[in-house]
Amino acid sequence: MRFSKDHAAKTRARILERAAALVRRDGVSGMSVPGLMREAGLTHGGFYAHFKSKDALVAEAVSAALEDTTDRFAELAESGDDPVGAVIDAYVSEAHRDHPEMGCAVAAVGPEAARSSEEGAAAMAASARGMLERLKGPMADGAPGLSDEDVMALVSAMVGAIVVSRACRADADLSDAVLSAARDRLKRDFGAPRREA
Amino acid sequence: MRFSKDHAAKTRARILERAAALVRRDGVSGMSVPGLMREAGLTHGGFYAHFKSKDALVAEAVSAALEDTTDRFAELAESGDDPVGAVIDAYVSEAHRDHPEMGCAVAAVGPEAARSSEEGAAAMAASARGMLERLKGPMADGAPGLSDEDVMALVSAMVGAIVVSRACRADADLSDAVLSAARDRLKRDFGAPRREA
DNA sequence: TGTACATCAGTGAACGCGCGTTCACTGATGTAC
DNA sequence: TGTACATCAGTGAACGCGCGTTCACTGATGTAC
Repeated sequence: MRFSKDHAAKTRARILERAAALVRRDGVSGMSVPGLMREAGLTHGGFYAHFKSKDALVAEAVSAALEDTTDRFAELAESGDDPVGAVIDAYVSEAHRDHPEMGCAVAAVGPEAARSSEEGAAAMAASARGMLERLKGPMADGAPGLSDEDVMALVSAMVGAIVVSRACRADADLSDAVLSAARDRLKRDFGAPRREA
Repeated sequence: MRFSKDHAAKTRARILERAAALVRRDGVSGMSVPGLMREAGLTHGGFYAHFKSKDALVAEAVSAALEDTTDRFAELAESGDDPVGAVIDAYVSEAHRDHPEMGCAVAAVGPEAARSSEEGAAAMAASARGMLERLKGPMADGAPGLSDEDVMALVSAMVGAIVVSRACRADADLSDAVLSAARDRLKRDFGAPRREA
């Protein structure tokens, strides 16, 4: 079956989109090529018409996932008058903790991707840099005095809050407590001063 | 071959010790039973004389690793007069980033352990709670005013610094920058005020 | 416009591999008499 | 004290399984004449 001009591109995009969700939900080793292709409504053999290898797909999926996350948070930072608070509320949230498949790839597969393939590690690093670069501007605009270093410290602290709250998810009370403690403290330390001046 | 009374216990401890290192270095899926037993100087068949399953071993190894880390940091917090600063310097360090096999298991396998087996997730949660409970006291002693919530926020921020710095390790400059930015900022926000009062 | 052919996304059987786990066996030591 | 036996940590072949990857094939569509 040969299809219309953009059919191949659409299929590839569909596989990549499913992969970006699956890799965050199940991890790098938890996502199999046959399982992914089944979710995309195809058989496993066709995979290699679109991607060189599973490693290459993982690298692309992680990049795509992180780009998506970056876009969402950059938009959030650009929209309101308290970009830092808005980003903290959205990132350090129960919803984010409970839906890794739509969340930040660094928190979901950072450790695993860093030690998997070289291409996976490279993609992760490049995307992380892209995210930090992209967030600097909008966040500093809404919170004058916020340096590049501050943004790195804030982002890594937010990532940690999700990682730790997921790590102790079997202990729901603790998981919730970690999340709200981190959220409160980050808003206090990084947030715009309450408008009363 | 039957051995002296405590031989079995010693072998079990040796396997567990190697597993605690391997699981942090290679991840849950990256550590195989045959590989582990080879590292322990045994053949793979003997594994099941000591552990019920790989999942059970992983749960025990993660617990052992986290208990070890907790001990090290609790000691550190109890020894000096700036426990918070000492803990931050030791945890948010290049040495920690570069040696996951001896480091914190939450940063190394938190996401993966949380989604692996139920016993792995439970062990991780219990150990994380143990770590937080154990650190509260000594840290609050050296830094009056540090609440339980502050300790949770600090610990999760430290975990995030290691996770992010490892995630972008392919970009050495960025990795170093994240680490030092997080370290500086955490010491500023959580550290004991410089002695000048 | 109608026909022959080339294309190539997708199929599904097959590959070699390493995994977690089981099991019949070994043999040095501890124990019973 | 000396001998027969039970114990059980450790061995290594074997199991079924799912993985990543390859490959000969299919067949609807685009293209050439």
